[in-house]
Amino acid sequence: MRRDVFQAIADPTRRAILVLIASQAMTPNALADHFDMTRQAVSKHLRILTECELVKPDPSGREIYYHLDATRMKLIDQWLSQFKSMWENRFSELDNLLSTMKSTEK
Amino acid sequence: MRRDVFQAIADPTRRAILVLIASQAMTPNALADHFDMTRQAVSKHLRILTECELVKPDPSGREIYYHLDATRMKLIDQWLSQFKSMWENRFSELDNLLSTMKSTEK
DNA sequence: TATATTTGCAACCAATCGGTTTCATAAAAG
DNA sequence: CTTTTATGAAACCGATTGGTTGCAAATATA
Repeated sequence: MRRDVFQAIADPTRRAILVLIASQAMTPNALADHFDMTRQAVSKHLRILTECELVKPDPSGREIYYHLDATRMKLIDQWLSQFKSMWENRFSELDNLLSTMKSTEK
Repeated sequence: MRRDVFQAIADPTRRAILVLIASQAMTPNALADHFDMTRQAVSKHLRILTECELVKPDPSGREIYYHLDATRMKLIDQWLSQFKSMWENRFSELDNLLSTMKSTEK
């Protein structure tokens, strides 16, 4: 079972779930209304998100509200940060142009 | 064929490739030396990275140097940015504590 | 208490993934 | 010209993925 954050956000449904519960916690049933799949399929996504701690269950009676815990997203942000200078500096487009010119040389 | 950036960086080998070529362009053979898999397996990863434009081929004679193009990483950064406030503000840990206390109430 | 609702879990299934081996092609070197 | 080197593409394979259906358990409601 690979349960890392990068694999978790690879699936578009899981990304949509994270966006949905970012504004307010939701139950699996409520979430499932937003997708063209069964409640159980959404539940499986919630399990994966819970296992890698992007989401936390919040039981209330027989309902379970899932809320976002963005802490683990730091990991992605940190990994991404090592490349940030490559797209943030205003020369990056020039760099690309130059390397394209170089590679299309005879 | 799902070829989006999120799926591309989900694989640890592909993330390692991106880090390796970030400092300097490399050929598939040179890259394969860093992994415990065949040259062809690395080549398949390079194909995926090329298709979603995280990497660009740079032919030179019979060799092909692959270099990083970080432009597409903006997409991940942008998606991530909508959650950034949730882990950056100094109250987020208190928020988590409070919601944990609430959920463990009788 | 009997019934309905909310949920998680297990079994199953087709498609995709990440690796392999084999082969063809193009460029460099002898 | 022949051989070696660098590469991509194709066929294949087992494991994983993302969905399904069916079921059991716990809570709420009549």
